[in-house]
Amino acid sequence: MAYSIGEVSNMLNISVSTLRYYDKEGLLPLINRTSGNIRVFDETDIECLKMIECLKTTGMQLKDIKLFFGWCEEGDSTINKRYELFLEQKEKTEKQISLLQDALDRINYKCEYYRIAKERGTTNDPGLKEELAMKFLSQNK
Amino acid sequence: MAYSIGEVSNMLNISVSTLRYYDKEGLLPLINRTSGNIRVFDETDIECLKMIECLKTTGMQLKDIKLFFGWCEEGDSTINKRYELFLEQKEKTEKQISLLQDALDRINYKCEYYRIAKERGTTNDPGLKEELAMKFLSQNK
DNA sequence: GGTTGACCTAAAGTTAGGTTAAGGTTGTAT
DNA sequence: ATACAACCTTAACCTAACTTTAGGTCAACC
Repeated sequence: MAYSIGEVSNMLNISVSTLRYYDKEGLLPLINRTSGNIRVFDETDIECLKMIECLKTTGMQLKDIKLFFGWCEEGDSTINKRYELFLEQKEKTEKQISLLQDALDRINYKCEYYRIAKERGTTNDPGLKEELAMKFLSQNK
Repeated sequence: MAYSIGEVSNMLNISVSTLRYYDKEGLLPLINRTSGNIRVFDETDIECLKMIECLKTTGMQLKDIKLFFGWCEEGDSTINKRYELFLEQKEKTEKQISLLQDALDRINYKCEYYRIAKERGTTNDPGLKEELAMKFLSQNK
């Protein structure tokens, strides 16, 4: 299957200018062109873009994503590098999720705090923190 | 308790220049100064900074964090705004965690993929994807 | 009293990851 | 054959969140 840049943009929800930017930065080295110089994306390019999105979600920089695709093209001699890259990214992602979970705990506390403050019309109510302490025993603020 | 900017920097692992930048941007409106114009942080400022870190972790921009602190200073009339801000941030954070979890699933697949490819010395082994399919039944790539 | 390290400001510089603008080409429907 | 949307390139611009630089002050010890 072949897709135009506009079709890919709609399918993956990535702007056309971003797709061209990725191409310019060398993240999509395999893209074909028509005789009229127009980009033609195929399934492989779509898979690449999905991987870019995945790695970007986990906080990897474009230059490192580019490095990874470079290794893929170099072939089997880089398997170990690629393996270690994913092991490292797994660690980082687990750490990020854990940080976000901690932040979510604090936010949930604040949601309860302001829900009760809203009921009472004030944050100055002396019983507010004590009441919350009963619900969130493991937290101190 | 009173702390210097350097002490706070060490305690919270935020660089001195970043602390001054936050102050300049109006995120720490309550900070005291000595007669010699030197910043003196107290427990309240530390709590503010921890909240800034928390909200930043969840992707909130500094200008919005500043808005929130502004509401805190305005008093009880803004309780509902603050409540809704945290409800919204809770949604966003849950969505982020879910996206990261999806990315982690793909990364775990790749870890297994490259672990086996490493064992075999090639990614071209015909049985590789089939073997992985047995482990990751719910995924298609 | 002088050196040293931590503090101060204002302003300029940096980085990543794009977006926008200007000017031109392609391809397709009428 | 002409209009028009969708494509192309290069280069400049943008934003957030810092960091760096330059030049100066403060406080404590020797």
